[in-house]
Amino acid sequence: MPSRLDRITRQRLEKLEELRARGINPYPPRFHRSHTTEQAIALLKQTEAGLTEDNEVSVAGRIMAKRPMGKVSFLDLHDNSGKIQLYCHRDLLSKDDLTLLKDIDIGDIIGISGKPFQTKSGEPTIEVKSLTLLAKSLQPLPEKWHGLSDVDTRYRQRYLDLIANPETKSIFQGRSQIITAIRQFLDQRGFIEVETPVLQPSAGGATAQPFVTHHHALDRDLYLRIALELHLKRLIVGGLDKVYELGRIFRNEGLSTKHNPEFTMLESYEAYADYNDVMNMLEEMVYQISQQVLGTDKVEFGEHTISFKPPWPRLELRQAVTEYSGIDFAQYPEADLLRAKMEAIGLEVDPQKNWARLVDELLATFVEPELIQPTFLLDYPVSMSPLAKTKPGRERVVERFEAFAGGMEIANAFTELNDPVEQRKRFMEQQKEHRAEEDEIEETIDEDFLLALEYGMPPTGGLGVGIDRLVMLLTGQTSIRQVILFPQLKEKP
RNA sequence: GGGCCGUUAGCUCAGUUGGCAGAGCACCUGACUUUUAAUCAGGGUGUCGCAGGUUCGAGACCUGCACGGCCUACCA
Repeated sequence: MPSRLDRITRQRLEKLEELRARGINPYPPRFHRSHTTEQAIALLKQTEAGLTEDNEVSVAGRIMAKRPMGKVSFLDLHDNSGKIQLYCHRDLLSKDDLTLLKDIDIGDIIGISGKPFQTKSGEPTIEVKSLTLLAKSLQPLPEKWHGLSDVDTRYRQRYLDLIANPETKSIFQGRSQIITAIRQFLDQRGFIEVETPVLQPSAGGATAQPFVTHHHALDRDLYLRIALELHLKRLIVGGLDKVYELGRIFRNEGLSTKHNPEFTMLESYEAYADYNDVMNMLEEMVYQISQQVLGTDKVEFGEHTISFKPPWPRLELRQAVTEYSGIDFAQYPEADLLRAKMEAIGLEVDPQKNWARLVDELLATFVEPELIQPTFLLDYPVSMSPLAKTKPGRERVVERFEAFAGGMEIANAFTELNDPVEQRKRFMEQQKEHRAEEDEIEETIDEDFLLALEYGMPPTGGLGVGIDRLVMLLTGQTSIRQVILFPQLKEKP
């Protein structure tokens, strides 16, 4: 028994053969359009204002609705710029075009030429003089006024989501504008954009599980990068004083509404800057982007309104954790002590976690969800931050900040550690701790990075921004999958 | 990984106490010269996510699995 879909598709395939039999190519190589639908409407307004006379246009796009009325047919044609109504009158079309019109289905891509006018009800319309089939559609489109709402299908067949839901299109247009605005902001400040390897012999610059792959010719395992950091700092050593990379990074960890295994990170490094300079730059950058892309510094996010207007509140991490969790981690300087205190207030704590990860858990559990308005938390324990420089006079604290908004971490930055001996020590401590935790992937120390530091890296301020999360905030989306065109999904059986 | 919820036509969704598988859109046939969620008349296309079980009888009840959503865990 054929399914309904098979039947519709079969009917359209038959139509396709009929078209070919009449000498019509259902997939012609080109069509030259003179106007987008938006431009055609603008032209119509000019004509009506008496500013121009000759107003024949040709437009092209997808047919999204068909309203046949005997001698007359109305069609809605959508293109990237918008939509316009087509008016097809039997007496104005050739015999061939009339036959073709009958064969046009919703979903087909066509090109037409004709004259724009306004109907009685004021709808911008083109009186069609000729039409051309540009691509026959063999599949029925999602329903016209509920759109496509099945989340699974929206992600798996994103093109249908884009056709059926205008909101989806505007999210990704927004994403593109945000990334353009970031580039403009950094370029104007004298940064240069660089590209560094995705395939690396060891994945460093963050603590996360990497993806492993294998290079056949070299017969060696390589890792997909988990951060951009170590290569960009090599470039600071090399004298590229202001660099940034907007790049995809990969972390072999769980999926959630805030996590996709591959995501886009902005990292920037500026020689002779420190984390205070970076803080100023970040709040100015996000503010300018929101002004440029949204025309405002305020966005609706879930049930909150977030304002990006600088300056953002700056709060010491210790103070914030104490305030929100009631635990002053500085009073519990050993993992066992802190774990006991956390268990005492009813937290379930993984006994594998070291002290730094326990502090991180306090931060994630009590503080992060509360930070709706943009906020900087500063001065992290050194054991949480192996790549950051210690704060003068405070051995256990580094010059590091994380920026939060909408209850999510959106940026991480520090005054970069440039002492090669100290850096080696920190790497080795980290390695020891991870061995104690029996991590699956053995951490290898990036010797080449340490060698680079030994040649001398100037004092530097570094920044990492999760672009997908920034896009979530600026477009008001609460799931990361809504801002990634093709998010990672399990395979459908 | 754990908990809760969901999966019925191409799409959006109903489906009562376990008793013939439904609607709208889309599609097909016809009418209609400014419609716009066009309207009117007619047509019905399904592995009820998958596999078992209970029952005279399962879309519905039970078990397992798959996929998705939300929460949670890891993380950015």
